[in-house]
Amino acid sequence: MTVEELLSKAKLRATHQRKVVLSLLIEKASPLSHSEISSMLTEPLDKVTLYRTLQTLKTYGIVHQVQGLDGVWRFCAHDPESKGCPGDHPHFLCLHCGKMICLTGQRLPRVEVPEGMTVEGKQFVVYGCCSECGPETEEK
Amino acid sequence: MTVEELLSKAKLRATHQRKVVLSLLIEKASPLSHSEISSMLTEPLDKVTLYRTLQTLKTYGIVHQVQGLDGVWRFCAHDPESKGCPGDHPHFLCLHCGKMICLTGQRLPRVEVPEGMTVEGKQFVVYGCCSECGPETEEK
DNA sequence: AAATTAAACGCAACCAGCTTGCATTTTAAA
DNA sequence: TTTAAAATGCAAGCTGGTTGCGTTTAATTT
Repeated sequence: MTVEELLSKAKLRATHQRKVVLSLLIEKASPLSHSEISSMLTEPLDKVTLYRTLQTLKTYGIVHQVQGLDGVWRFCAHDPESKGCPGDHPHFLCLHCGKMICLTGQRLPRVEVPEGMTVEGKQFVVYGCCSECGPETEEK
Repeated sequence: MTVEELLSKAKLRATHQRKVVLSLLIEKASPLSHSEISSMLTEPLDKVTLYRTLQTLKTYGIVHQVQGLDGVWRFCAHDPESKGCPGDHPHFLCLHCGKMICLTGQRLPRVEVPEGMTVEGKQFVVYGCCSECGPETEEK
């Protein structure tokens, strides 16, 4: 499905900025932060627009978001054809290079909460050192 | 175990500020953010000192930390006698009042990561609406 | 194709969380 | 009591993220 189709299917205007951002997210296929996206774009994009664009894409279910241990949100486009809750998998965060990877294929476990509490969502971040950084580069 | 014993056991100086902060964390027994701690203290405490105090307590295994969906870290003292990985349980975050609760009694599941990656830790946040806020107060 | 209008964009300003550097104070041991 | 290391507190600064508002743009209507 093209970027234009994805946007029109969500009844969103296919603006230039949205197409650029969404294309990048689909191409990279791993959760990217605002700053990572900004630095990857060839043309400058206002940061407020980027925040709002990602927020919109999330609201319409085109991307899902997770945050790293740095508290920074990362956004990832997901296959609109695949069923199940978008982003319903653990995410791995490399503490050294900051890269995040979707651990698709594993579902988030069910959690029991005390009486009266309602669960709207969950987020599972596994952190450590990725294969590129390697355990030997680990400082401290 | 008293606050003084906890600190001396970790070979940490039992300063006034540390005793005050740690006492509060033990008393409240639920994960508190910097701002929550600040507002609960009767005497003013420099924010940098508070950050460093919590960091130190974490490093020495006296408290564990989790972050909410706001990216804000919350700190919780845990029973030093209990065995197992400190903080090795899911945390519930109320999106309405911001309160966080340790879901002790449930262990974090094992996660498979691709070859070459090493896991140093994990964090599981379940969010929704707590019993005090109630589903009916849910806005939006 | 031109006009229209609601949606989206971009700019300035702002806020919260968190960190760094450094001088001052305090703790605990000599 | 002295002393040296450790901890505190202050100023300043950084990043991520938000709000308000005037301008531009996309998509629809004429």
